[in-house]
Amino acid sequence: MATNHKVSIVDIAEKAGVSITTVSRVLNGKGEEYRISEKAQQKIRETARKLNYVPNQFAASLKSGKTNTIALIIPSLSNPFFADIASEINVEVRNRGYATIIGDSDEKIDIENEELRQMVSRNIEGLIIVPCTQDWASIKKMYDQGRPIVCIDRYFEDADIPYVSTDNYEGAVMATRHLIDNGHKHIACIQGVHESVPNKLRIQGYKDAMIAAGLNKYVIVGDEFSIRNGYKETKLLLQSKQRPTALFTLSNTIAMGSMKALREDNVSIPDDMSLVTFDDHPYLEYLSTPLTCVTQPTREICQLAVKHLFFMLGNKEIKSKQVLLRPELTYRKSVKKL
Amino acid sequence: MATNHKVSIVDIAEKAGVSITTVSRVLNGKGEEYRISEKAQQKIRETARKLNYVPNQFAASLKSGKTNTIALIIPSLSNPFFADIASEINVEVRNRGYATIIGDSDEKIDIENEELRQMVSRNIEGLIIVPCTQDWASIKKMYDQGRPIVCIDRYFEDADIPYVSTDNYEGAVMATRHLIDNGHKHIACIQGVHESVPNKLRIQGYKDAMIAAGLNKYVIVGDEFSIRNGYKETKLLLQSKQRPTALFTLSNTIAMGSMKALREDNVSIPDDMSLVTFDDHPYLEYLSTPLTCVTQPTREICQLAVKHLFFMLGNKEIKSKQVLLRPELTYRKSVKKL
DNA sequence: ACCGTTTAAATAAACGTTTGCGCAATCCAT
DNA sequence: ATGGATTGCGCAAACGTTTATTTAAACGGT
Repeated sequence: MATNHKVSIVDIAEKAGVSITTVSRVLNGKGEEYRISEKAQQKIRETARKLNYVPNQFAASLKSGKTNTIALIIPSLSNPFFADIASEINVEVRNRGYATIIGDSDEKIDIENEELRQMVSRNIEGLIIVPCTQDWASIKKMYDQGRPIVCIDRYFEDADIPYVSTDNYEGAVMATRHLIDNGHKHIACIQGVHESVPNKLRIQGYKDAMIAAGLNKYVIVGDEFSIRNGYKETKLLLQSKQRPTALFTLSNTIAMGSMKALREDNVSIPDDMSLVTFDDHPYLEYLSTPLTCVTQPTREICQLAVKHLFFMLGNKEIKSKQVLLRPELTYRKSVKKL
Repeated sequence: MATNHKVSIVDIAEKAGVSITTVSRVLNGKGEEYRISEKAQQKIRETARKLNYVPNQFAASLKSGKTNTIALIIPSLSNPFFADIASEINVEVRNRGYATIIGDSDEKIDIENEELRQMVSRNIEGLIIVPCTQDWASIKKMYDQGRPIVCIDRYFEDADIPYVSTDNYEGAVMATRHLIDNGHKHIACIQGVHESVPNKLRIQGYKDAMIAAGLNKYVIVGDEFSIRNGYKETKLLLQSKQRPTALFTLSNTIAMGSMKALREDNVSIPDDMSLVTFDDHPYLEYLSTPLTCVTQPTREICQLAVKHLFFMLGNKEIKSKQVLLRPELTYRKSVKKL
């Protein structure tokens, strides 16, 4: 039924009785610019449609260097926080006539690097990335070669690569202070990946807020942004001699693990234990106890990141922009007044 | 610092003092096959590394036709159910040495078609898709042209395109029967997109189970797999003269909307209203009332879909395979015994 | 010494576009 | 009638690979 030979502009040129040059120009909307007659344009477009022509991006990009494609690399699509980001970025990019190709590094630097190579070999014009470690060698190299890059969420403090993220320090201070204001003195913090900048800043914010309140018995545990980590550390904390009255978890995955542990040990939120977490999520509102959380301006972050990326794409001059957006504290029901 | 000229195999050939043919062969691991001396191989690989060579996929694919890329198109990345699917597919495909490029149709057929064109013009070798409507013209055309395609989750009953999905009918029967077994007689069903096959089958299962139990006052409302739809329809149901004692929602997004409406009206689950939903999610376990749900074997679906796709990729013969996997009922606390 | 084989590598033609030039035909003003 | 401008379009060379075909050298057997 359908002809199996892939139709190219050569075929169109033949059928329409013009040169491939003319076909190329018309199909790229440069008909007017090169003063191709209306009649010829009509004919070309029509035969293209008839033959069911689909341009070969590869050939086009090979010649022109333009791919109209940017890449997005995130640590884990199955994490709703990142899935949301992917979704947002995708529409922003599409609105600008570009396509996004998404890579999932699975929190592994090897895979991240492999994805990076893949992207380069696909001639992507720009990159938005949530780097999975602090190992920025490959990324920096790409950036220095003039490829536009924007980090979001996680970033590098000393690499001079543009980023858009949340003011994590401020968020942590807000959360901790909220707990303190409600009379809590023993507040434990369960953290994620140590070397990640957001994690470090959140920890710093937590510490500073504690110290400012004269509370220098702060407790910091954990090492992964995962459910498992939240679960394990909470179990441990519950067994410690000085059991905290409040938990500050540094991601919603960690919070989920915590909740699981608390439930298993019949510790109810907020009566027996208060809980504040970083990252909002639609579900948080419907939990047995709706969780008070630090809400990141995800949408704004994505929009700004894409905006910066396209700015760089335009002016080949790259000026490194580094932006932190202010988070909000979303008050729900997981904090008890002591 | 870094040279800005993109290095190609030509550069490598020059530096290494061999022809580009030889470079190409060595870098493609065909050194042995073409009996390139060990010495030459070493030298080529080394200069490639030194020059920081990244192959140009476009040029390679242009010539060879091989892209080692498959496409995944889903209706919405921000829906955790699909994000999970994307994540699973991604690793399965990567394990086979291929890359996935993901498209988000945003539940709009126009965008879906546009993505489809994009994918074709990127010479993808195969496609896994969760089609967003029953309008299968474009997909069927691609399939008939010999491009391997597998539908997952949603599919077409009469288009002879391979699919892997859940036995939605059976799942709905299980859920409905569970409610009936617990003494419920007034069970309302809130559905999603009418024309989607899974939706139709779920509705059919619900009806059949009701009728089999002699309950022919079934109620079916709603028209979208969305939070908003769940919310709106639940509000309406609560005001109806014959208020149901149980709700069967056909997706977890719908369930979330329902829960919001129920909470606002102080209707507690399961005391005042029982609820069973399609689709599991890690969070469901931690809700104020953990939701009983129909759990789809997502992981198996993805694995099987990828397996079929690569089977087709291998034998150019495509035999349409259509598979339904059995779901499970996950019992939690949202159903009250009447 | 000669010739068929094997070994090791190069030549050159694609792949489907884009694009810098170039050129014939028509037009308009003088 | 002439010639410069304009109009409408084609030629052919890239782009960075892959790969079928050739070539050249070395080898081994008689």
